[in-house]
Amino acid sequence: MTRQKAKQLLRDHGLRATRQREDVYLALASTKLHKCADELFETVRANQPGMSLATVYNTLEALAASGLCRRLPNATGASRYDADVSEHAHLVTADGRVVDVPMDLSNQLHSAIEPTLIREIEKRLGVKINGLSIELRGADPRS
Amino acid sequence: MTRQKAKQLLRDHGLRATRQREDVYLALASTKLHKCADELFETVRANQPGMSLATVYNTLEALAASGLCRRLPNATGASRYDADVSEHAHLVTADGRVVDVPMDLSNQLHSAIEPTLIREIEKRLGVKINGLSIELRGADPRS
DNA sequence: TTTCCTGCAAAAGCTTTGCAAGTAC
DNA sequence: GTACTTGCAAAGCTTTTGCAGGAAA
Repeated sequence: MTRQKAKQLLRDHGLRATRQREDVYLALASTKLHKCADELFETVRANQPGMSLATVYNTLEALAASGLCRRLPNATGASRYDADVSEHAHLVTADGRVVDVPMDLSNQLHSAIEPTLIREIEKRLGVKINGLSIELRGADPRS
Repeated sequence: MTRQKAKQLLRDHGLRATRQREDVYLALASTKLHKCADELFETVRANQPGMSLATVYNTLEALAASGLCRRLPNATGASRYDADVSEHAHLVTADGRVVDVPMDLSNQLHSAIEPTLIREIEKRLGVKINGLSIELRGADPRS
């Protein structure tokens, strides 16, 4: 992911392309860890000492609202963010970490859910389903 | 749900049965809304003016740890709790409410996931899967 | 040049914790 | 009687907000 590409993505999603937003998005897109706002803040601040944590939060909210990232709710502690907005399953470990389920397994999980079932749910509940998250709760064998 | 039954459940799960814990569990078990700690606090306090919010939090943590309730992580605002610990799907609306997917549909969603697939994930990731949550993200048509 | 964004600090909201008194077992 | 729980207040952590200055379009 280049800065140029990030700038383009921001604009394509209707956001102003500021250096700060590019920085946050680059930091988010360049890791597979699901970092929280504070961790992203530290990452960006290493290169841009002027960065503000409030700006990280504001940016993440803008990114999520425009569909450029997902906010993963976390039962314990701070929310975590993911630049991969495709549907994929997460594993939440006993100690609160969130890790991706490998793509092939994740795809198997998602493709097990029939679109016709989703449509039936939409009809029954009267809502448009925008997305579906599958979250596995796991206990690490050593814990 | 009677108080006697609540007392029994608490003991069966290795917890001391205090009036406060019974109150919180009764409040949680008697609603299908997924209330947050503060809402449960208000509910209990209506009858037990001495109740403390800290005790509600402590109790919910104890209940969740012992398997008597689930803590539902919430992207925006406070965590919500559910006395129904069976696997069932949730729908998160655009405005942050969490509602149950009707049981038959929820069961269809869960039964779509093959146990063999779960076992393969356990093998590949080296973890024991304790549970699986399916969360639908929905946009209410009127919003 | 207009509108939106940033940075700072302060506030707000959610949750946990220390401790003395009280309660379950 | 012992160990755990409660209630209160205070602290801790995460997130949002007000506002003046600055940058994007």
